[in-house]
Amino acid sequence: MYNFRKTEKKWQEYWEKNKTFKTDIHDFSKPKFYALDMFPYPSGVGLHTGHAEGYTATDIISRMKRMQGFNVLHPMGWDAFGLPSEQYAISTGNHPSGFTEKNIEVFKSQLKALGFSYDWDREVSTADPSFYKWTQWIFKRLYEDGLAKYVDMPVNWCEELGTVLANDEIIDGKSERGGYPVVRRNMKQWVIDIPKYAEKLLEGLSDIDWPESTKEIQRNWIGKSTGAIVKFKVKDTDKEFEVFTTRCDTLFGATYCTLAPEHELVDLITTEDRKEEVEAYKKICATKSDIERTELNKDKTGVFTGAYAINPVNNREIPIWISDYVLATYGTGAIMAVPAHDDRDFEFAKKFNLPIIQVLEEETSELSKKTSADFTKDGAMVGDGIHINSEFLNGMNKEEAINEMITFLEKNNLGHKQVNYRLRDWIFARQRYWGEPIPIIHLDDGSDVALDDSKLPLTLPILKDYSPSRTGESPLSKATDWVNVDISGKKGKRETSTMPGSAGSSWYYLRYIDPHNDKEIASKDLLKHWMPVDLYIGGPEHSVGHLLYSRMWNNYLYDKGIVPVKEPFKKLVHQGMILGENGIKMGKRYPEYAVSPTDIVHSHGADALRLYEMFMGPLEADKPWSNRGIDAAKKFLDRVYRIFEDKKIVDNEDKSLEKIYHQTIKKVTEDYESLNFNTAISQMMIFINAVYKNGSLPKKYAEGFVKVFSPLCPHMGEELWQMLGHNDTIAYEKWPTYDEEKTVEDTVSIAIQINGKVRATIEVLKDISKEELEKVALESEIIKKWTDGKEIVKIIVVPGRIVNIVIKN
RNA sequence: GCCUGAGUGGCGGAAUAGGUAGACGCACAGGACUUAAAAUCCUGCGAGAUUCAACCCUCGUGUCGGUUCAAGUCCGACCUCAGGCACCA
Repeated sequence: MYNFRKTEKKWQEYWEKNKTFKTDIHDFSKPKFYALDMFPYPSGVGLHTGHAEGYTATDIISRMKRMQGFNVLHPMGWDAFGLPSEQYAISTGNHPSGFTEKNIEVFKSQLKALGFSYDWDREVSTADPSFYKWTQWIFKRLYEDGLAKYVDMPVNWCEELGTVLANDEIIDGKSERGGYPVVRRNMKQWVIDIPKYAEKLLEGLSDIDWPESTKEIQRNWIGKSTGAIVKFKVKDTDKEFEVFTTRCDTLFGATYCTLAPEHELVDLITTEDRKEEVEAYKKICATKSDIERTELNKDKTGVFTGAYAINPVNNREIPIWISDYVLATYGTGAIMAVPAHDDRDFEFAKKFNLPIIQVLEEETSELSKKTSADFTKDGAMVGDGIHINSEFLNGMNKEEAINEMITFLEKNNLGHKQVNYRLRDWIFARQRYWGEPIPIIHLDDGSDVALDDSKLPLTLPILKDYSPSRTGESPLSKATDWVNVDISGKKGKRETSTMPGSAGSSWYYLRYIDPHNDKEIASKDLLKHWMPVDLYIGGPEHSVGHLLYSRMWNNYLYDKGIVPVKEPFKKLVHQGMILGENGIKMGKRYPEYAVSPTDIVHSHGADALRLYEMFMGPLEADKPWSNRGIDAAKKFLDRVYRIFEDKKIVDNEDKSLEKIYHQTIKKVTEDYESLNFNTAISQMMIFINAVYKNGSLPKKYAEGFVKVFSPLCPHMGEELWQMLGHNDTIAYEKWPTYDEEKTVEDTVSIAIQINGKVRATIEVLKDISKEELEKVALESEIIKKWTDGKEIVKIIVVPGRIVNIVIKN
């Protein structure tokens, strides 16, 4: 009987004592493989089944690669700073610092109990000063290069959390953490100019092996849009403003302009008689939360400023309105409105009775042509068509007209081609305690200065009261001794915001390569050898947060010559979510369906958990947990063990398992490589079933099987290896090879179809010729019954697969 | 509304350069062992019709149509679910 508790403990102690998985990072003689997991928040609730799933997958690959002769880097660490950690600390009444340390210990012991082959000597924590020294160092470079900026801007303010949030931390107008309301508010804020990297981030996506869906999400988030800037003069003033449009071809159809309520020109051009109404409207918009904005998006609102703009192509005077359907943060914060060919403009024009001028018509017969009157009934025509009412554009289609118009605008200095991105500045400060201090001092003379590199790390002061305020004041401002500084004779105050959680996680994968280096983020030689990460596995929830931010930092560090590759993660895979047995997400709502991996390790063992989670289905798919399933996994392990325990291993030349052995090694190797663990396991089950049928297992096949089995269930793998008479760990044994010749059967069964329906199967030699196969098929008794007296129209013969006889009835 | 991805037995899921649908596992049923049960080992298991039984037959991969000797796989339209974006001009 297999005693999993005893065996798992035994081998975990062995690995730890012998430092079995220590990576010799300077050994460049072997090919390298860097297998990375998304490091966890040490949250206090401990490891969940989703962690176990992703981490098992990288562990299997790491263990296989070691056996295949790779030098493997497989590290683990802690995403210890940031809102989640702080929230957990507060909700349990703990100080984040000690609490985080305690949680890390719990997580570490839980991970060790699952038998992951991490090199624990390379452990990093983002909250460790020796780590965040370098986070601050990178921030400083970004600051010096003008990519980290302190600017006054509208931000997402969450009063409940007492901090500003980045765009990806807001879901449906509420905070991702806690689901609290988020409002717009102007604040002086640290931002990273990620839009500067928009084009590089977009281009880089084509070079990496990532899920297509994730790349698409990033493309949409970056939101590249090619169009034109058009300049409009304000009538009877010296003022002008620019609009961004992707449809400059419709300029002749522009019947009004709309500015965002926050647009700087609004106060300057509003006429006296409209002032009161405009002010009132601006006020309403300013107090609207993001939620209210999206909820109200069905009904357009806006007011007329009293001013008119001059359409540059025909000098027509068109009214200037303001409306919050124009966003201050996109393009120029101003648009030209073409109600005939834009849904939103159409809706607005209808509501406020503004003129609609058609400038494209559908390319159809004379009879079905739409008249202007139809537009007021059917809505805007947004597609392609032939231009009308457009002077020099008449007769052109959309694409031709856009090009012609851009040429016209540029020639007359009325505008130019322009690319816009939806991607916004990355808001990089939180008015919270638990994060990396920003190494900047605001001098009393109004200037800002960065700390000298020699002063890094700037450590986080220990505060008794670290609770957030509702006013935007950061908890660190209470540490007056820390805040007030005298720097070469000048007085100033330290920045009291801290960095977001995504700061440390944007580069942690670099630090694993050289975690104790206090001269640089990591040695250049080592980075050159070990980057990029070969396989990165983690949940899909970081598609536009962490996975975009870390790409930006890496691209930046590449531009600085610090990192040797542009893209940090060569291959990315998302593990699916493990749902409760009821098929619904585990968690607060259905706590009775929540499964703790640690409980399963106690009841069924780590190997059983690893085996079960890999057997459930495709790695990327969401799949429901099954208590029967975990029982079955344990049963299979017992079944494997029994072969070895019952002395079924024989030292002879029995060839009866040869074919299935070679098939198994081939399939398992290929399936591991492509992360199809479920089918690899089913092949191992087929092999074990065959061993039972055979009654004995030749030793050389036993050894090969144990080797391919061991990455999946490493404890039992080691134990069986020892039972086979070996004293050393299996972790660096040579991966078994297979003989392609021996995987194929001598005979194959061929299906014979009549008119596409299988009517018989025949056993034939695998090398049988086409003619021979056809002959054998036609001679088959069953087939004769079908073809008797019928006319054979055609016979299709696919050697090794199928024969299809087409008959006429 | 737009963009991704996915729909296969009672259940988790196999199989896509088009070629025997349902591998492997669960559940279920039967058998062996046992005083008995558990555990273990063996066998069967998509639905339907027929038969003492076996063979055989019909239907079957979300729906409807198409291409093909042959469609879970390709094409067209649609339905459902999951994820992402959402007044981005």
